[in-house]
This record gives sequence, structure tokens and C-alpha cells, in this order.
Amino acid sequence: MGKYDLLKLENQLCFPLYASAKEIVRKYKPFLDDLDLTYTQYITMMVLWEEKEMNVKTLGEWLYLDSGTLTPVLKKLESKGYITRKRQKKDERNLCVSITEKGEQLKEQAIEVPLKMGACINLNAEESKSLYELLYKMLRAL
Amino acid sequence: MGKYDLLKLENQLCFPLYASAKEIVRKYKPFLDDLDLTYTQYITMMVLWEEKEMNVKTLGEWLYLDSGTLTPVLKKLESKGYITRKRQKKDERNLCVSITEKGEQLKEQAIEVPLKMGACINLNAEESKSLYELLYKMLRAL
DNA sequence: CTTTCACTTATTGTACACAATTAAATTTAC
DNA sequence: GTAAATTTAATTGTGTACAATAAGTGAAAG
Repeated sequence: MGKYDLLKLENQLCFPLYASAKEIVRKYKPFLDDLDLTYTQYITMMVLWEEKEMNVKTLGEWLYLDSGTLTPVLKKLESKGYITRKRQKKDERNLCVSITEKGEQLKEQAIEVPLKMGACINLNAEESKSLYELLYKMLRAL
Repeated sequence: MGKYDLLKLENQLCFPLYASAKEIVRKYKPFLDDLDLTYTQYITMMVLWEEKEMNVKTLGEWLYLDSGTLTPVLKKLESKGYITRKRQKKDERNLCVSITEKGEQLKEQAIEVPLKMGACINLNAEESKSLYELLYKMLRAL
């Protein structure tokens, strides 16, 4: 192992992580275009399909995103009619994001997305599970 | 497995990939700040430390990036004096990117970065190898 | 009370990331 | 030989992503 070998792209762990995350999000695009959602909007809706409502801070913790990213995403989803944004009465610092009826309906269409994506990933069940666990182990420590 | 279970964030493979890529790039930031490089600039320099020169298209293939991303990154690196950009004589469509002496010197400082990052990743050698191979297997198919 | 402190969201500025388009140069087909 | 097709970068427009800052609110200390 030469002095500079660790600086080669091929010896980096971060690079395939960075590149495959990008490529897989790109793979989502045609499926998400059908729903008129971007990937960031999609994962935001995922949380709200499950939880119905949540304040911005908690949403950011779920998604590993800060308010600088979420604010424009949430405004966009609001303008599409999928969510509402409302200050909480008892503590006006909190902004509560809630899913609308129209947002709920989108869920029916969205069911297709994970199925279609599954077919794009070249890993078997065991490999997927292994990858999933390694990623979460790393993520928890970051 | 309910009808909607695949739409839960916790059942997604893409989400931990997306989130951990983001978090690991963020982890690089303080180390890269010392070199006055962003992550994208850093991986670009990595290719040039190894190859010395390359045209934009090939660079994009190595990095999985298109010219819309690379053009401003390369102009920034040029303004910092780490690279030069020059049209090829025999085919003026090609823009050839070359590392400068100052860019070469930066490599000495950069050696520290992978060492420092290695300490941030909570995986042992075997797990890292396994993650690396799964990511590349997926990436090749995307 | 009131002033300080902590908390939460929004805004601003910088830097990607990519689709779509444009522009310029070269290659090819005829 | 020239028109059409292809190749390569750059540009434009939209949408993240995050650090730093600002603004507003509520809680706590005195």
C-alpha cells in the first residue's frame, strides 16, 4: 500500500455511497414524475402517510434534514394541496405539518413506487438485508 | 405485511443510503475546510491526483456527474489555482482539465483526510469490505 | 414584572445536481 | 464536398442541502 493509495477513488468507501445514493434517486425520477413528486417530497410524504401530522423539527429528525431544506419543500407540498402548515396555538414557535385528504389519496398511487424500484435493484433479499443493516449501523454512529 | 408497509421509511433501502451518504459528506466538511475544498471538489481532485489530466466527459464518467455540475466546480478549482482548463487542439469540443503544481502540492495535505475519516466510520474491516462490495454491485447495475 | 436564556422556524448565501436546451466542432452519409 | 447527424461543453431553470443568521416565542431567574 503506497503512501497515496488511500487517496484513490477506488479505495474510498464514501464515494460508492455518494454515487449510488445519487444514481438510485435518479432511478426514482420517472416513477415519481407520475406522482408529481421529487425524491425529497416523496420521503416527506412517506412520513406523513404514516404519522398524519408532525412539527418541522421532528420531521427534520426523521429525515436527517434541517429547516433550510424542509421549509421550501413543505411550501411546495402545501401549494400542491398535499399538506397544510399551521402554527400550534399553545406554542407558536412550532409549525405543525398535516396531511390533507388529497395527500392521503396520493398514497394509493404511491404503492406502485417501491414495487417498481425493487425491480431496479440488482441485489437479492439477503444482500439487501445486509446492506440495509450496514447502512443503519453506520448512520446511527454518524 | 400490510398493503402500505412498503411505503414506510423504515422498510426502504434507498432512504438509509440517501441519508448516510448525506451524513458522511457532512462529516468530511471540517477536514475538507482545512484544504478549502468541498466534497465534490475533493473527489474531482482525487481523480486528477491520480490521472494528472482528463477531459470533462471522462471525468464525468468517473464521478457519475454531468457537465452541468462539473463546469462550475472546475471553474472554481481553476480560480483557486489547482487546475487548468484548456481546449484540445485536435478536437476543440474537448476541454482538457490538468492539475497544476499547486494542485499537486495539495495532495500532501489531503493524505490526512482518509485517515481522519476512517476513524469516524463505525464499521470494522470486514463490514467495510462487505458494504463496499454491495454498493459497487448495485452501482454497476444502476 | 422583566430581562435573560433557550427553542423553533424562516431566511440568506453558497454550492451542488440534473434535465433540457444551446452552441460549436467533428464525423458521417450520400 | 456538403448537408445531416453526432459529440462535447456550457447555459438555464428548478430543486435540494446546509451553515449562519435573524426573528419570534415561551420559560426561567431574579
